[in-house]
Amino acid sequence: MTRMPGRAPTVPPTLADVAERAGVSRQTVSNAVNNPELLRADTLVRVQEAIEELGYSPNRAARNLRTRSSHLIGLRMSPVQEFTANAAADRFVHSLVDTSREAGYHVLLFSGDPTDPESGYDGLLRSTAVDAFVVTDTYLGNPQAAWLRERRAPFVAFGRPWDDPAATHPWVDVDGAAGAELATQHLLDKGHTRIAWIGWRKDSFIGEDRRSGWSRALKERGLPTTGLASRVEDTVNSGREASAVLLDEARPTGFVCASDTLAMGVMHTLAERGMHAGEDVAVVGFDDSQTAQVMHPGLTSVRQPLEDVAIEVVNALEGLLAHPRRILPGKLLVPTLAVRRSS
Amino acid sequence: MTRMPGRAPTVPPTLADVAERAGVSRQTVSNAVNNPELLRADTLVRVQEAIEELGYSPNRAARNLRTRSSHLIGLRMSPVQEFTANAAADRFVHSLVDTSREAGYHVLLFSGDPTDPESGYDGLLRSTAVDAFVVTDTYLGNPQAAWLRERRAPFVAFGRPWDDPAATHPWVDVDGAAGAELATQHLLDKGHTRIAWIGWRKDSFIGEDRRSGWSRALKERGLPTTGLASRVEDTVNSGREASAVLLDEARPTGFVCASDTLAMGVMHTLAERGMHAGEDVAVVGFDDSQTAQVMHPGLTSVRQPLEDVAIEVVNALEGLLAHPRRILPGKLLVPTLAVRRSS
DNA sequence: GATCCCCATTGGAACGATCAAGTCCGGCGG
DNA sequence: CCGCCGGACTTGATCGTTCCAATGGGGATC
Repeated sequence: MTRMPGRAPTVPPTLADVAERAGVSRQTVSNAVNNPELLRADTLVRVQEAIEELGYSPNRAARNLRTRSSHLIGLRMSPVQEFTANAAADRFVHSLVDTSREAGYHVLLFSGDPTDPESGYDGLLRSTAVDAFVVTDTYLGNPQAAWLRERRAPFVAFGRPWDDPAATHPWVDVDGAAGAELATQHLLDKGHTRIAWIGWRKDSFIGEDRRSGWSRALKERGLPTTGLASRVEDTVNSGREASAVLLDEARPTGFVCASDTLAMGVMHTLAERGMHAGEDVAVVGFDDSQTAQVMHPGLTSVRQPLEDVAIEVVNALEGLLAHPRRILPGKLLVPTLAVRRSS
Repeated sequence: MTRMPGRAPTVPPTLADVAERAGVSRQTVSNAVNNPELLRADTLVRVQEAIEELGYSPNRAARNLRTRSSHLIGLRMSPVQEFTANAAADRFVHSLVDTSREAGYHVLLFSGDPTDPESGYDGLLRSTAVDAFVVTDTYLGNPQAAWLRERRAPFVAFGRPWDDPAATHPWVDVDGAAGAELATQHLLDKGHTRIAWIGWRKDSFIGEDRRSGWSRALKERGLPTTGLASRVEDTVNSGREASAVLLDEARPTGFVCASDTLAMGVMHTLAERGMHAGEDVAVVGFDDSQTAQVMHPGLTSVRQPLEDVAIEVVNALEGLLAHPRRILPGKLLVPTLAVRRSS
């Protein structure tokens, strides 16, 4: 198996090359890389020197072929980029990549029709291109999660299985109710008593979850909620219109919103009426988007602990791949509040 | 090579399984997948049916091993997320993933120290984990590009080789000067004659490029630029301070900024002085971030054609991998202006 | 001194695809 | 009738790693 002397310098060295140089067998080099504790100390040193000198790194393809795993995690990029999801998604992906790296995994991005047998989940899995998936958009009873669950595909969801609380796949989520309660509490502490809610359509599980935090906080203090809530689409304009109506009809002094997008709509309304956020009316958003951070005068917002979510996701992933049968419990994390001048 | 009858249902079928079922050899199945034109029509149909029935997809690892290519493109996530880069990066990554998919490639994300021999560029390349890289942050004479160039690693840069115009690697970039000129022209058309520039430090190649577009537009009409330009850090606060000084000392009626971040700073100043963007003073940003789109009253901004950049990058990548020796020319794309109410 | 055991190390055989040569066969020109 | 050609398909080797079973040598045990 010795190399021809005149081989092109671009061909990377193999296990056999290292073995020859170190005067050991291939398998010993393999062990030096994967199970160093099996080698005698001096042999290990010798092999490591040979590896260093030749600049060897194990060929991924060959390793993947033999071990039937790719050490890649598939992440689907959601096709539509909602404004709110955007900043959050980016922060999450970053954290996921970092955490995965520490666990010895890389992240593979893909897009397109998720059920396409060629390029979708199924194709990637059957061709052993990825070991597992991370599923992120679980907005309303995510069909992808159900599909993966059915095929017993290894995956971890960022988001609860709203449509099927008995689902046994691992998931990680952020407690939206706790976040909204935190936001509402914050306004209560500032002395507000009439606090409005602007959220999403009733069929949004996440929206209703967050809303429940708002109403819980108010009811705990015996404060009214009726007439103070509005359910609309997740657009700036919807937020603008909803807040205008609420201001006219219910005269709230504070707004808690299901997203920064909606909160931006409230800001528009205030600006149009010559009112000042943080002085005349308090506003709190959700997701702590970049916009919340840079806008004037700064938007208070519920911040999801995405770094921790990524850590838990990778944890679950490792558990899942190590013990495919074991059923892992879901994990719920608590968000924090980034307070700025809008409140 | 026939499978044992009682094999676990989780083991995916192989070429040999398909071959047996279709009554042909492995190689013929391989050809059916990769070079269908080599088969007789009826054989092709027979093989395709077998593939369909067994739900076969080629094992990526085996293919990668044999062909010495992974059909993966490495993309490094820049560790610091500047605000401006954020939205743009996200949009670019999306486009890149979509375009790559059409070309038969997937995108592999990685992070960490780029020169780490384990997990950095070198490691990924030597282990044949990726076929090539896309390098994005070329802000000031990117050391990564130089490093890759040196090692003759296949890569395409999004961003010109500012530090070495004679560099021969393929690159794609957006003409920042043209963008700033477009923005300035737009304000000139609106009747403004005193138009200020807020940009980055002088050692930023990109910043100086954009600035040159502003000054070119003004000089063409014989309008003054002296005293109307400011060079600061890329933060909201710097933009706020710079615009305050400029307003006091030079009395401009319009601002063109090197980034949306700086433009946000201008908006803050205007708000603090009770002035209204788009009425009292016009403001134009750069990058068309999400914030520019949702803020009140909407920020006019130069929009980079990132979808086209991704297409050109993938084009270059394909050319590069098909003909490693050929030197591909750089490609410069022209941005557009997203006009909103701030101007 | 023979036996047993354990540890470090070895060599052959996969993993599942593609590459590079074959082989087979019908047709066609001389 | 022979030889040659080219299309359609097959066969063996190979990519570089890890799995598996086996080997040899050096104590410790009896």
